[in-house]
Amino acid sequence: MIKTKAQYDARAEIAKALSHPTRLLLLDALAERDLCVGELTEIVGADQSTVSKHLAVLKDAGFVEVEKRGTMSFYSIRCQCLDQFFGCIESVLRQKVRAQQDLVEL
Amino acid sequence: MIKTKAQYDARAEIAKALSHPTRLLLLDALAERDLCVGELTEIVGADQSTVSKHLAVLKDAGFVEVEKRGTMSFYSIRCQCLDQFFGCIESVLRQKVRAQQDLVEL
DNA sequence: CTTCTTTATGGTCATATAGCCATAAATGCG
DNA sequence: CGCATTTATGGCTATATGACCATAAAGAAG
Repeated sequence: MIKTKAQYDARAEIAKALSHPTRLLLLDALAERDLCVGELTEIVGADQSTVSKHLAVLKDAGFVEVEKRGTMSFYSIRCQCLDQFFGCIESVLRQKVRAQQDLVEL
Repeated sequence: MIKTKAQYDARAEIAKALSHPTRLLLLDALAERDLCVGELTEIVGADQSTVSKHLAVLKDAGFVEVEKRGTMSFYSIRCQCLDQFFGCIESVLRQKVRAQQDLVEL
């Protein structure tokens, strides 16, 4: 079903938030437990400002939410749909591997 | 579960292919039936070369495949997982709408 | 063979993205 | 209050992306 330009823009905006390796790592880390920016920065291994900006992207898209406790910000997963998303990605990856194998096993 | 950098890179690469409104439109159009580049260009309303490049991105990611018939190229959906992906996106969008409503109905 | 049609690719330019550094803002603590 | 800690934001730069135009490549048709 064809949608309007605005609908595709909104959907692409959401998808774009999931199109960076660091942000996928952040989501995986947060899937285990809520974490603050300092802990996430440690996990990612980039500059703290870089991690903060990635978290802002995830928050704006609606994938995570933030709760301030004192001077720290704890992030947590806000959507229950990430399994669906990753399921699709994994499926495509498996299919690509199979295609590669077919090229070898001619 | 935390993965390796290469694994996140590969997954982000797949997700990136879905992060542009024109490519989402192309997938929706192809979900109805297989189409050639000319037809897709008509639907999208951009330059033919632009559409061709978007199709190449979707093909490289593994979402579509191409079959040449004469001088024309027919594209078709290659994965069965797009419903999962769009399900997640729609879910996030609905949640954002709800959050907006909450701000109004205080 | 020449010409037309269809698609893919290279060039160029404007904009977007992501990285780091420096620093502001907010809070807790002595 | 003054200082330390934690996070967010502005500035800057390098790279990536996407748009169009022009054109190459491949096949169909005369």
